[in-house]
Amino acid sequence: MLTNSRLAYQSHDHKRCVNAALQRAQALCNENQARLTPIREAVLRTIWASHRPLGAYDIVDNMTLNGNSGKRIQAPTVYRAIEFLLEQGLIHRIASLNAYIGCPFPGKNHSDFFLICRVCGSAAECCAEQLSNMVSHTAERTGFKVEDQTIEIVGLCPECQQESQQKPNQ
Amino acid sequence: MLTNSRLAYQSHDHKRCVNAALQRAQALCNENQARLTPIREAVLRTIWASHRPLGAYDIVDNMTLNGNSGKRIQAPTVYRAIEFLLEQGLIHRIASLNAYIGCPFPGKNHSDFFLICRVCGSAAECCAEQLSNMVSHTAERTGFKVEDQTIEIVGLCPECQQESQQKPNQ
DNA sequence: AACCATAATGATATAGAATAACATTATATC
DNA sequence: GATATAATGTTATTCTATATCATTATGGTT
Repeated sequence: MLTNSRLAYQSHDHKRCVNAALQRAQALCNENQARLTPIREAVLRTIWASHRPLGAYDIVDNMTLNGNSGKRIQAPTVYRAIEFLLEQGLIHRIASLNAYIGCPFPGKNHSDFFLICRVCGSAAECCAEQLSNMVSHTAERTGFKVEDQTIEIVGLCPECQQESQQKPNQ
Repeated sequence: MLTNSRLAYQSHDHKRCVNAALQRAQALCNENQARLTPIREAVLRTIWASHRPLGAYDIVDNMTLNGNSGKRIQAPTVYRAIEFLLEQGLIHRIASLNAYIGCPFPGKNHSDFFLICRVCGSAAECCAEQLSNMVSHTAERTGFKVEDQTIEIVGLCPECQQESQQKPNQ
């Protein structure tokens, strides 16, 4: 099973993650003759910089604060970049959160699922072909033709399980 | 596998479905000492009357048109009823559509998935324990503790597959 | 280099989904 | 019947997403 769950939960040098992701993105866009413009790259960087899914307006806020000399970026601009990044498979939308997160293994054709921690808000992406095959197979037993899967799982990540055991009354 | 997929796609005497659902709802609420008030019942009936998921404001519109002597029901009222019906397990929320649909087998403790037709908009509910077990098991292999599953599958229902074969150029 | 079609962004307004806050009315229990 | 609690009415607001049209940038062609 392909997953970024360890990285999602445990502290690490996240800047390297982000830079690696941006390099992969650049490479992929070159392959596909798609233009990773400064704005699109900035949106992707902002999404990656957070270890949890960001709403579109969170992205607006973060970009206004960090970059761009105080000049406020508008919602449509961000949504356009999001649309592009979704098309390129560089980010995913988490429907149950109205939020967006970077894809740790773009390019590969994957139907994946997300483990969303109710406490810390982290979202790990997992790619279990066996599981998505079973989903498709189960659906198709009713005669349904599967085109897209949304699988979002809410619960407790390993870290937050430990914490809730250490301080049970909080 | 427990599913209402046949009913979801094929034409049938839907009024009987609705009435049966409302009776089950009434029985369940009695059991749980929950109050299925007229408004809540009307919202449930409105949701059931549609064979496809309804947005909250669709419910508002339908209720204003059909019932209540033209007196417009307000959004918060509907959302409160929705909240109640979700708590009682009488309806489900489809996150990817921001819409609500009646549960065909309430009371039973089920983690289920939805087959949403991209063309006709129908949504069938399926309850495959084998599948949800596999989802949980797969998630827990990463140390994640599952509490809730959202599985929404988009594609073509059997009826719409047939139609698209009969008129391929449309 | 100048031109042009197309793509991307800026700017403003608005649609759509959901909730906050407070007033009022209904219900159940004593 | 009085009272606490639950449910609903009312108004405003927040959050998410898109429509529309003007402007600017980009890449290919001559």
